[in-house]
Amino acid sequence: MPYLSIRRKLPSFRIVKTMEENKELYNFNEIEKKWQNFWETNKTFAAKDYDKSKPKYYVLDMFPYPSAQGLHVGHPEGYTASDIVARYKRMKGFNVLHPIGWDAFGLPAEQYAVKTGTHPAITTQQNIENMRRQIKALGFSYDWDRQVDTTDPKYYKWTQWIFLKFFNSYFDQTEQKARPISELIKKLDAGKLCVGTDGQAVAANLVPAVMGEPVGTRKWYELNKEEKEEFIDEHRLAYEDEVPVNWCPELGTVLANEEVIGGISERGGYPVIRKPMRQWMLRITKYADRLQDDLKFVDWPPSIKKLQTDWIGKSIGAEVDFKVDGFDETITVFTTRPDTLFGATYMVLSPEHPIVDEIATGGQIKAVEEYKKAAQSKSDLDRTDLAKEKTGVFTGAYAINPVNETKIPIWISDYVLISYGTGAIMSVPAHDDRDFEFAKKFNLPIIPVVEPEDKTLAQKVEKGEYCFIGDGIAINSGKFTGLSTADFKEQITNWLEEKDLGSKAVNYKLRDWLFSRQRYWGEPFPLLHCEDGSTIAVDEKDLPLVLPQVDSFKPTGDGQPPLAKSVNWLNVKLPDGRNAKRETNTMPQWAGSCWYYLRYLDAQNDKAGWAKENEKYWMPVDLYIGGAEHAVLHLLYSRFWHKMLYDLGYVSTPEPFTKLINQGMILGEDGQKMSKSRGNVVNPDKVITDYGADSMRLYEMFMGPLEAVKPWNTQGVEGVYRFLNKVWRMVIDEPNNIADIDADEETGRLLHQTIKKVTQDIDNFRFNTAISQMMIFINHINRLETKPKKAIEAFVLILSPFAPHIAEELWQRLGNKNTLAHENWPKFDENLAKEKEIELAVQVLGKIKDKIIVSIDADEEEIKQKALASEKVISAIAGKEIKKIIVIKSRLVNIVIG
RNA sequence: GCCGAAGUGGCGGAACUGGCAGACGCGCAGGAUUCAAAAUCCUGUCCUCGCAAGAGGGUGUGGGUUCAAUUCCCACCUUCGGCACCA
Repeated sequence: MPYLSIRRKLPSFRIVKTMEENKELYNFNEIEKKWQNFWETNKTFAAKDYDKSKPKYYVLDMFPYPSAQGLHVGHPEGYTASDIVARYKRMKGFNVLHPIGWDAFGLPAEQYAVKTGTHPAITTQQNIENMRRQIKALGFSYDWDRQVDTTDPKYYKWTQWIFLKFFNSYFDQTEQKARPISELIKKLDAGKLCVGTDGQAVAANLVPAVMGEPVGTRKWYELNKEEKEEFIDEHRLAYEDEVPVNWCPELGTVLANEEVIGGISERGGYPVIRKPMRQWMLRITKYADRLQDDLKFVDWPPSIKKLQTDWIGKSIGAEVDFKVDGFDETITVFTTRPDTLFGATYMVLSPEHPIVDEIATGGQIKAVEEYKKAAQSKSDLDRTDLAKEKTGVFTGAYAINPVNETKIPIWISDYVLISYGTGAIMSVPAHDDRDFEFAKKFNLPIIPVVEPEDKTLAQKVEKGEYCFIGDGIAINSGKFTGLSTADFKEQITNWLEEKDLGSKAVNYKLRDWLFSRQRYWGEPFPLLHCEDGSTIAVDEKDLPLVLPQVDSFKPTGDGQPPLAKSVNWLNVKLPDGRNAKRETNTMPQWAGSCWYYLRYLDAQNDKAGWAKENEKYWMPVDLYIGGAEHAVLHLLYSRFWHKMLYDLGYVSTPEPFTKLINQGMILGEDGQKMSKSRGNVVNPDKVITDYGADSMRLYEMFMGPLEAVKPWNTQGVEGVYRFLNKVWRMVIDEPNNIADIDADEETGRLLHQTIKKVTQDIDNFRFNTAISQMMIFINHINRLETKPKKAIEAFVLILSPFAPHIAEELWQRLGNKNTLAHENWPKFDENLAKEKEIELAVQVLGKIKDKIIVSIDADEEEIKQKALASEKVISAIAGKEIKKIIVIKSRLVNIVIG
């Protein structure tokens, strides 16, 4: 039994061995806490306002809504990317502003309050605390002193202040920008402007004796007090209007068009109906052109620009007047295809068009009434649902086509929207899909007026079998026949203007922004409704107007907001003794997020929302990272607010966000969207507990391109965790193997290649390939007997933006006293990064036959000789004639034979 | 229906401006270490045929341009995202 005795000895030997090695494990938990505390106590990442010694860099994250569920693995993705850039830029010598805050108003906290009676402020604070803990656990380099919370009165004081800027401004058409309303009044008082027939301000004729005033205009002094007030109110950028709104009974509030998806509320998924209500609106439509045009100044993904462009939906065309046969009435239609006027065979009005009742005749009156009623009771959902089949009724009346005096029937149908254009269209079934469908269903005539280039297509169009919506050559169009679509459009528009039958016109899909909500948990409007019906602003010095305590957070169900029940708060005695009531609506959640990036510039300022010097120093935001779900809503609204503030001189740049990147969604391990119901939600807390924040950060960046949608895979986290362990062991387990020696040639080259690739990859937001390069470097260096210290230090520095905790720890263990957060980013030497010898593929007719090794500066002739000397190549050529040899230096050789 | 993005091994993905497809990681297989396991290390891993050397095929499908195509062009299919009668 000699074996036994040997075995008995083994354990004691192993214990000795383990003690000798004294391995220190990678204790991420301890290290991460240590450095997070260090950064916090030392305020390592505090941004210095107007530090002129360094260039500034403002890197912004879309701030989160503090939900009860806490952080989601999707959040850290964008936050890690921006943090890498922030840390990298600091090491590159920039003064970096990298802030975070809380978009804390919103429905979930309020819904919870309605259910449980807990004040939303309490839940909100709890959620913020929890999420702040989670975010801090990831080691992001935020300047925590600049944290903002949109529900803090110290913050929303300024949201209200900005609202008053909207309320006290108008849009000057000539200058195309916002001006204080006081300037408008001044001009009216001075007689430079007068009141036009449409209620708009028009330039007064300075020489009335010669020209006479335009018909219907009135002088300012001719208006009484009420008329003046009404006129002013109609010019404010924030105004009240009775509008059909998206009323969601379940949520007890109205929603913006953008918040309703297919007749269902975006939040909660409840049905939404149309209902006319008194609402506060913001005149975003005045900015439509600038919001569109200024997109050319920003470096955003083209797809996001396109979404905004589509949302704004600018279309250029003409308004054309059609006389109604037998009535002293004209119906104006908007069309983008005035060149198809000769093909207009009928006209369609929206059921809500004001002229419908007047012109409906005889036997058709009843049908029209019934149709109108049906359309009214249809919800948006029904309207879209039934959209597959067109409906409509004939009014009994006829219009006269102004270009050829033809009588065409007037119909009504709900496929024509009252809210767009003039609420009436001319129908050209031969060249518009919707009109074609309608004409087929109701057997209306189809006259082709545009001939497509394609001959077979042209024949089909001729027979009325095919609807052609493209450009072509005009046919059946009187004296315009033969013109191209573009020429026709121009000539007919001029012709219409000459004959006073129409004019060039521009329309937008964009509607004014419905800005009020019948909810409790939002910013109160700083407005007072006086007994005489006028509305006045709360004085700026009395801001913030703080939300009152209420007994119940329930909406009343008839549209009366919860604030209406807070009697003490509601009723106000004005200094002049009059009684007034406060506005009881609150602002939508977007309000706070429209300008938070400005508050970060000067978060503690209680004299102003931000100091002008701070704004001039930090703005614009250099890099903005967030989800693509905000492509139109938040980004369009912020741009709008920013432009208004720009017009009034409060900010110095026309656009707030220079560069925008959207991180892609992270799916569950099953490749599906993460959701509680699917049970595939990954909790960041658990990942941090199991593998550490550095692994979490590294994994999220390693998964794939930042912008891509990609599934989570916990085993993938394990992979990057192993990588960090290798890095750890390189420095900690084998400290004796690190020495102050020069790197060998290959190691040096790989180091410089790695620095180069990581640097360029961060610059291009390609974090996944940067990480794989660092893995290649570590795999190499771990094979070395003795490791050059300088190379290891450089590596730790380039690793630090990705995995900052372990990097700080290793940096310290390597004998450095200070944090590496402000160390210089390692530089690479292009020459040292270059390979000396390279392997070239040798192809014969595009197929690889052999590989040759040549020096980097071998000339073409040398490469050719070497390639032709290869035995495999010789046998592949097999005596055939060589037609051509293509040499791509540093790539390959291709021999063409024939 | 329209618009946009994308389709590459078992999986996530890589490939500069048309120039060796599959880097890096996961998984899997085999081996070393271990009494055993974990951890770690080494080797292999696109597919087919072959013991092997090697041969052929291969980036959603079908065509085209080119000495050379994941990359450019045309048509189609699929998936994801957005819009949804905006005249």
